[in-house]
Amino acid sequence: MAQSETVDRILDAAEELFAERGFSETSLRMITGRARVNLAAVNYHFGSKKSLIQAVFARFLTPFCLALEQSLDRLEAESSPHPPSLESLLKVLTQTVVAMPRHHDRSIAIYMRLQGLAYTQSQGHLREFLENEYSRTFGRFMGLLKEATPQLSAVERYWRIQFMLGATAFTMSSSEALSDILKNKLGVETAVEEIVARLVPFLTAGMQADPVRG
Amino acid sequence: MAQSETVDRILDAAEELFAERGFSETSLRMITGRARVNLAAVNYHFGSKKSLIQAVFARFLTPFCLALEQSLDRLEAESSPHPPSLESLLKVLTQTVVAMPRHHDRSIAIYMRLQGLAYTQSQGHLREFLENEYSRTFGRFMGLLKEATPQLSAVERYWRIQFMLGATAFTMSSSEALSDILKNKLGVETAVEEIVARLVPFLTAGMQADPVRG
DNA sequence: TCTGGACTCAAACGTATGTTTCAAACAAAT
DNA sequence: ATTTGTTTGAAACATACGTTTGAGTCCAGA
Repeated sequence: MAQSETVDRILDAAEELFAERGFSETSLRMITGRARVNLAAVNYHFGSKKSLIQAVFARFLTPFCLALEQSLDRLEAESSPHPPSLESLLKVLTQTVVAMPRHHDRSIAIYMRLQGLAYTQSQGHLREFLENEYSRTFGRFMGLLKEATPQLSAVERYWRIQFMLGATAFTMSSSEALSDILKNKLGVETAVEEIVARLVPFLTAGMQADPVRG
Repeated sequence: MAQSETVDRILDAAEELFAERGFSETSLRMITGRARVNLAAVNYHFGSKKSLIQAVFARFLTPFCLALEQSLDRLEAESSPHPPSLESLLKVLTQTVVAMPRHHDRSIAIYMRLQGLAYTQSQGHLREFLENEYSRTFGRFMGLLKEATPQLSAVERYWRIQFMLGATAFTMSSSEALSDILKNKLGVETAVEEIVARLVPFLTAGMQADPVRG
């Protein structure tokens, strides 16, 4: 099952179509059509549509989590003995995203959108899969986030993390469409790198706002 | 087509099911099953599934926009001759949401989740419908937002509004699930009112962060 | 050259979907 | 009581979906 040309073609097509249209709205026939492979190839190589969805995520999430772990190692070493600051954590996260090797120009936007869809579309099996596979890296980052915001109560921190997650996932999941709108309105081109550069100060300020209660 | 018992039952069931499962993942048979009406009733009363989706939105968005317009009238009158502040705008928005008449306890959470889904699920007809019907109120609010943040460049403001929208839509669209998680973890109950109370300072601080460039 | 496993292909299968049909039931007005 | 227009009901329709099948192709190793 290693590196078949067909497998990659399916993954490429599925990645794009899932990002464009969502999971349920994308049929295997659309995928195999764009990939120019036979319909049965999906079930032959992946077993089912659910497994294909998971495989799409695994292909970019596994190397990403590895890279993030290394980035966090470096950051923790640098700032030792103090815990990393909130801003440095967010910067490391976004830079690790941006630094990921990409198949083509739109790769980052696609990954971001997929990540957003993972939270929004109610695909129970996906949640479970991501939880099982990537909870360790995720948990490590959350722990560091906690150390970086000691002034927040656990409840306040919980909700603010959701706010951050929402702002990021939502914006990134529509980054291409939003960039196009902005171009039509003001004639300005925007790269993903610039969006995340604008995102970090926004999130940092939000996290450091005065809490509503102790 | 006015106020048939059947029509309301369908709208109630559709509202809940769409919020729980999304649009494509909810079949007309599920809806008519929960509403205990005949399958054909949907197409008879609404014409199509698409129109039903739009009707669900219209039922809560039309009175909401009316209420928001009035709230904005009041706010503008109060703060005249100065434009309303950013925080007052956000507060008015959230309070208008919270003050909406509700069919039952979960109504707000359901409306919020539907609003989030409207942005996330790729239902082209929905976007078009919302644009046609509610762009005036939406545009008015955006204009006031602009007056309230004169220090931001048009580009910076554009992106930060997207960040706000994302944090709100994302959090609200999963508010019930997130509240449940928090209850399991820390044993704390959370009402929608409390979430938006925490949201406003976060967004205000984010909007007022120092821009990355002039 | 032969063999066997990996892969591709066209076709079909079973099921679920949105929609349509048309007769029956109902309500209100004549 | 009869008629008229509206609403319901069970059934069927056409289509699209994920999946399976089985014959065919390819190619490395014996």
